[in-house]
Amino acid sequence: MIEFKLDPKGGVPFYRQIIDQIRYGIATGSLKVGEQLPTVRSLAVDLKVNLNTVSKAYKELEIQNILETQQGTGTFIGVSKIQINSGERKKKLADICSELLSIASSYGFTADDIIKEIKQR
Amino acid sequence: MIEFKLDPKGGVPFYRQIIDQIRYGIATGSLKVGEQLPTVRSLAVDLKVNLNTVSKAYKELEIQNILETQQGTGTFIGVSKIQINSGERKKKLADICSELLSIASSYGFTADDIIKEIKQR
DNA sequence: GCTATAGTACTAGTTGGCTAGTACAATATA
DNA sequence: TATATTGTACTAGCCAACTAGTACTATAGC
Repeated sequence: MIEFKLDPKGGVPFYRQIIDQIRYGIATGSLKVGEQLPTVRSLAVDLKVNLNTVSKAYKELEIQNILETQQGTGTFIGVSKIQINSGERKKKLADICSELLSIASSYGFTADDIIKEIKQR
Repeated sequence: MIEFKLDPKGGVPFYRQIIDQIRYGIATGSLKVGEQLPTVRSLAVDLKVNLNTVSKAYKELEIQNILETQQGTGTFIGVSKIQINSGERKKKLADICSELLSIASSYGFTADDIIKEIKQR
C-alpha cells in the first residue's frame, strides 16, 4: 500500500507526481509485485482530480511495462520489467546520465566534477 | 567565432538551442571573453527566426551574467561569472546533481549506480 | 545634430500540455 | 443475464511557452 499526495504548487503535473510516487513505491518496496493499486476512480476522488488524470498516469506506466491493467478488474504492479529486465534498466540509467551529462558539459563541467559532487553527499 | 545552427525538430525551442550553443562555445573555448556575438538582427536573419527569439536567448544569458549587452553597440561574452564566480558555479553543479539523483532515485537507482555508470565512459 | 545600427518593449497568434466532463466498453459476480 | 465496478475514448477548455510583427529607444560615428 502507499499514501498518495499531490502538490499543486511546484509546477509538476499531477499525472507525473502519481507516476513518480508509484515508481518510488516500487523502488522502495512499499509496493509489491502483484499488488493492486487504487482504482482510477477512487484515487481520483481521493486526490480530487479527474479520473483521466489518474488514468493517464497508469497508462504511461503500463506502456513502460510497470503496471498491468485489466478492464473491469483493476490495475496491478506488473511482475515484469522493473526488477527483472536489467537490460532495459541499464539503458534507462544510461539515458538519464547522458541527459544530465550533456547539460553539465554545456556549463563546462566534466564527468569528474559530477562524480566528486555526488560522492560528497 | 561560432557557427549557429537550429534544429526545428526535437522539440527544443529555438532560443534554448541558441543558449546552449553559446554556453557550449564558451565552455570549449570557441568563444572568448570579450568577443562580440552576432547582432540580434543578423543572427535572426541568419537562422531565419524572429529577432525577439535571439533577443530572448541573449537576455537570459545576460541575466546569468554570461553575456553583456550594450544597446547601440552589441552583445559580448562577459568577463564575469562563468570562469570567475566559483560560488555560483558550485551551486549550479549541485543543482544539476540534485536533479540527476532525484530522477535516478525515482527509478530505484542509487548514487553508486550513477557513479559506476559515469565512470564507464 | 543626423543617420545607421544596436538592443528593447509591447502585442498578438499558435501550439502543445494538462485537466476535466461525459459517455462508452469490458469484466466480475451475484 | 443483470448490475455494479473497472478501465477507456472522445471532446473541450485553459493556460503557459514559444515565436513573430511592429514600433520604440539608445548609442556610435560621421
